[in-house]
Amino acid sequence: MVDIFKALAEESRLRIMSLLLRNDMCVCEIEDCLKLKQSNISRHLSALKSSRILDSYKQAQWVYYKINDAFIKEHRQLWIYLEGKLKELPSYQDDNMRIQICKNENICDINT
Amino acid sequence: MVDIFKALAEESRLRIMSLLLRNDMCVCEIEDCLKLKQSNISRHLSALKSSRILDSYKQAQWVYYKINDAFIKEHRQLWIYLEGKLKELPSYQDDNMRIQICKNENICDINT
DNA sequence: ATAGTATATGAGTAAATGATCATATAAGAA
DNA sequence: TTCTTATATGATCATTTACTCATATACTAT
Repeated sequence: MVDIFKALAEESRLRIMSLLLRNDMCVCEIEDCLKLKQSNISRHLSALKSSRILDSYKQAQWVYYKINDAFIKEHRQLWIYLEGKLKELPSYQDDNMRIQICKNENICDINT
Repeated sequence: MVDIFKALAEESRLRIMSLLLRNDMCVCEIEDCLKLKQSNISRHLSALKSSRILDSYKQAQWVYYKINDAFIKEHRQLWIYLEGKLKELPSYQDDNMRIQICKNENICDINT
């Protein structure tokens, strides 16, 4: 349990979580939404992944990150809490607005 | 929300939380149960208090700490999660066994 | 008042963490 | 093959955090 809380105890990581509430996203999309350095995001993602909160899969040259199903199952109440509270993050509106822009631009779309 | 997770992202603080599930306790009782230095515990308590997870009240020479009612209200799902998971901490049995011993010894009992 | 106990806090240190740059690896495109 | 793009990771630095000792403060008891 400590590991879970440690992973969640960081603002950028919570912002990442709030993006992934809606869609799976690849690293460069997250980078675009959050305006943080690629290496920085990559490390945050691997922190969330090694605590089993996130999972990833590769598609073409992109690595997509998603909420780990096992996490949702094993930490159900915490997940419900997160679903509600992540939307109250001060950065939530701004960050999530950029998802749509990013998706429209098809930056990382395997079908483009 | 980050502050709440930061406060919970530490093993000793989670052990303190698991003790307070059952009873309000004063600093020296917690000290006895967890076998940690007084100053160390005092700092952990003030971290939990300043993130509004705990509250405290004074009785005679002792300061009792308790779960903050407002925290339970405002973070209901998280609280439900904690109530369940804190009991699964590896240290839970040992730490909580000592509460009873401590209460029996009436170390800090205003009525003794 | 003085002594004793409970708690908080300043200062110092060691360890952990987050950010960044540079570089490595892996995959796709030409 | 070579070039380009996406992602991960080593090394470094700055910051934060946890722990400890010593001491201050607050309260009780005598």
